[in-house]
Amino acid sequence: MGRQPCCDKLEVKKGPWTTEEDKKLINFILTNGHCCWRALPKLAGLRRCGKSCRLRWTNYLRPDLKRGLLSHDEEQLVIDLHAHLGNKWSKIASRLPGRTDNEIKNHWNTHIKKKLVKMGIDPVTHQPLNQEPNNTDNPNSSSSTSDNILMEPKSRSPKNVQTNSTTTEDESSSTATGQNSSINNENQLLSNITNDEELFSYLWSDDTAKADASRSCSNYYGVGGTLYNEDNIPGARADFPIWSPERVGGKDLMFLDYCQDFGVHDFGF
DNA sequence: AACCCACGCAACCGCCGTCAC
DNA sequence: CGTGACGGCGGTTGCGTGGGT
Repeated sequence: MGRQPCCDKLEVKKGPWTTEEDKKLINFILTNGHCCWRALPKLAGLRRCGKSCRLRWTNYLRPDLKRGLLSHDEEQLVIDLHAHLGNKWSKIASRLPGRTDNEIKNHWNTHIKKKLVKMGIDPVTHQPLNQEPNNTDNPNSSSSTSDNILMEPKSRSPKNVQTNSTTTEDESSSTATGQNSSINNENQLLSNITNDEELFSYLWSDDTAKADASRSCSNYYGVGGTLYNEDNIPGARADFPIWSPERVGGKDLMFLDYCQDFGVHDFGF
């Protein structure tokens, strides 16, 4: 299309975000919302590209983000959705509250892909690796495959259970049980869906409401705040989900400090 | 202790779809 | 209808970190 760059590349800063920049961005969005990403950096006093701000916000700073590894349930859901949707990470992410497309994409590439290959399943076609796909023209015809994945004994093997028990440790202790139960509900719904038509009608039904609820900032103003670790770096290598007892209870002082930085009222407290 | 390497994740890049003019 | 602006998405990159030797 020959588009112009979204911003003056000479003027914008690149690379990792600093705490200061994060604060500016959060502060601005919490008080003004993100009316226009292109204009936001200037208004917020950031020397960043609007895209970069949007990415930083949606992938890292959004208060409703869950952090930490994906739970077993979430992973199963991702696999199942990927079998039907392919690399539509944003669609997949919209089914996992508090998870971002980037996060899921990364997790897929680094963990799930390997896991599936180990299990002898082609991560692209979701067919057994030693078997040619029956219908390559229609990747959506793999409902039985996704069932196979869900029923795959290996995925429930003690080894994997152990793996998942370590990965879900944080999740299971999380107070965000509402989110987990919603995922369980999703899984239950999905398991009740017997064909692709039903699945798609489910997936696309009320899509905008479901899909973008977590993305619309109006939904998370006042919901919570990004937590800072000991180094006061927001969410850096966060090991606990945002609202887990470990984080909320154990680091409440830091959280309050953080709230004070931005004004407690901004978070709806 | 020093080095190397593999891994994970945040961030960037470029393309696409949509909308306003 | 064509064009440009914008937001969003998916693929890719690069750096920090941790484990192994």
